Amino acid sequence: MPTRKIANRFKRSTQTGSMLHARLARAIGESILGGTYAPGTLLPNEAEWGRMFGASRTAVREAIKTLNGKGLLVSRPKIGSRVEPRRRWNLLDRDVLAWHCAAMDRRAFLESTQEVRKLLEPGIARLAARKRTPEQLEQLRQALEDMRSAGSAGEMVEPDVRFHAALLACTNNDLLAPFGIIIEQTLGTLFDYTTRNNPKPDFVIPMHEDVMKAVAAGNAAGAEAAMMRLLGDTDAIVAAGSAPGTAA
Amino acid sequence: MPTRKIANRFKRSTQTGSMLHARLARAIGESILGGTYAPGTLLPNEAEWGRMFGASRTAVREAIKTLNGKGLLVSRPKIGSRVEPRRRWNLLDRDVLAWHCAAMDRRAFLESTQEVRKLLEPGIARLAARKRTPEQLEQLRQALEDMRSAGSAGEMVEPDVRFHAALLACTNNDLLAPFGIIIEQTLGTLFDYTTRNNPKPDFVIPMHEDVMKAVAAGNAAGAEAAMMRLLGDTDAIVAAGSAPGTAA
DNA sequence: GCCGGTTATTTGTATGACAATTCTCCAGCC
DNA sequence: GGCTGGAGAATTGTCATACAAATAACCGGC
Repeated sequence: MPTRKIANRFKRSTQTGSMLHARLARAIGESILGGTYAPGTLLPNEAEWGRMFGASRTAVREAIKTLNGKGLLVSRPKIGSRVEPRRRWNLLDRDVLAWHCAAMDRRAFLESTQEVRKLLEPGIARLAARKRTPEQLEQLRQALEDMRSAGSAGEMVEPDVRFHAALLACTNNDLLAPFGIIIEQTLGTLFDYTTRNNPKPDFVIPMHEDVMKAVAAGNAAGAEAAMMRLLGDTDAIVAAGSAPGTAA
Repeated sequence: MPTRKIANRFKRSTQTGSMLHARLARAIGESILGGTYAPGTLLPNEAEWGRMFGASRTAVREAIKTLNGKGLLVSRPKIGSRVEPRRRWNLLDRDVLAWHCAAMDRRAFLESTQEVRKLLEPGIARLAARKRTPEQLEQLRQALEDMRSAGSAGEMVEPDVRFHAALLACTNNDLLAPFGIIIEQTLGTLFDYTTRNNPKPDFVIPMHEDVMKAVAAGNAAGAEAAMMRLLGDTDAIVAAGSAPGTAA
C-alpha cells in the first residue's frame, strides 16, 4: 500500500513551497513521476487525497489543477483524474523536471540531458551568432568575465549557467526558451557530482571564450564548432562517471 | 480599458473547454500572451477577476493555479499574481502555444517553429537511427504507408504528423517529447495556409522514405541528411509565403 | 532619521452545499 | 437474446462564506 509512503514524503517536505497546495502538488507529482500511478490509471479521488494528507478538498483541488496545467493529469466529472500518457507530460517544466530527476537514476538523467544538449546547443550557438543583439552579446561577455573572476569551482557554476542561458537568449526565439531549464538542471545536478576541489578551470574558460568570440564575430560555423568542443569536454566528464571538473 | 474586451472574448468562447475554470484560464492566458498584461506587472486580484467574469473566487483561483502550473504567473499573499518573465513561460505547453499562436503574427510563428525544427529534427533523425527499436520502426513504416494511401492532401496531414512524432519517439529520450507539440502545431497551422488542392505529394513521399530507410539501416548520418533535405523543402514553402504544397 | 509595531490587503485554507456530468446497471422492448 | 432507454450513483465542478497567514505599507516612538 503506497498510500502511507506518499503521505510520509509529504509530511517530511518542509524545505520549499510552504504552501499546502504546492506541497500536495509535489507529493502527487512525484508519485506519478516515480511510477506509483502509471499513465492511464485512475488516481484516488479528491476526497481520498484529502483524507490521506489531512487537507481540505479545496487544497487538493488546487494541487490537481496545478498538475493539470503541467499536462500530467486530466480530470473529468464522475470519472476522476487520470494520468496522461508520458508524451503529454511537460517534462520541460521546472517542477516536473525536478520531480522526474528525483525519481530517476541520476546517471541516466545526466546522459539524457547531455544527449539533448549535444542536439541543441551547437545549433543554438550557430543561431546566436546570426541573431544576437549588442546588448545580448554584452550579457555573454559579462557572464564569461564572472566565470574568470570566480574564486572556487562552486562560484563558477552560476556564471557558467548564465553564460549558456545568455547564449540561448541570443537566438531571440521564444520557442527555444523552455529548453533553458535543462541547462540549469544539468549544471546543478552535474555539480552535485563534482567535488568542491578546484580542479582546473584552465580549459573551460578558453573554450567558452572561443564560443563568445565566434558569436561576437557573427561566425555561425565557428560558434557551432566551438560549442561542440565544449560539449565534448563535458561529455567526457559525464561519461567518466564522477570525474572531477567543472560543468560546461 | 481592456477589461471589457477580455470579458467579451471570454463570453464568446463556447467551443472547447466547457469547464468554467478552463475558459477563465484561457481568457486570462490569452490576455497575457497577447500583451495586455506585460511580464512583471500585477494582475487584478481574484475578487476582481470574479467580478469581471461573473464567476466565483473558487473558479478564478483554479484558473490561476492552472496558469501558475504553466509558468505564466506567480502568486503571493498580500501581493497578488505577477506575470513571470517570458523565459519562464512554458511555451511548449499545448495551451500556452495555442494562445501564443493566436496572439502573434502567423507568419512570424511559422518562421519561429521552422527555425526550431531545423535545429532539432536533423539531430533527432540521427538519434533515432541509433536508438530506435523494431516496434518503433514499425510505427514509422506504418505512418509512411498511411501517407502513401492518403487520397487528398488533407488526409495526408495526420499520418505526416504521426511520422514525425514517431521519429521523435524513436529517440527514446523523454526530454525531447515536449518538442512534439511544435510539430503538431506547425503542421496544423501550416495546413491552414495550403489550399485543399492536391498539389503534388510526389516529392514528399520519397523524402520521407529516405529518412525511414536510413533510420531502418541505423545510418545516422544518412538519416540526418535526408531530414535536412526534407526540412529544406518545407522551409521553401514557408519562405515562399502561401505557396501550395503539403507539410514536411 | 531609523526602528519596530500595527494595520490593511491579498492570497491560502476550510467547510458545506448543490449542480453538472456521465458511467453503470437494470428494466423493457424489439 | 440483444439492444435501447432511463434511473441512479459517484465524482468533479461551482458557489458562498468565513477565517488564517503572509506581508507591504503606514505610523508612531525613540
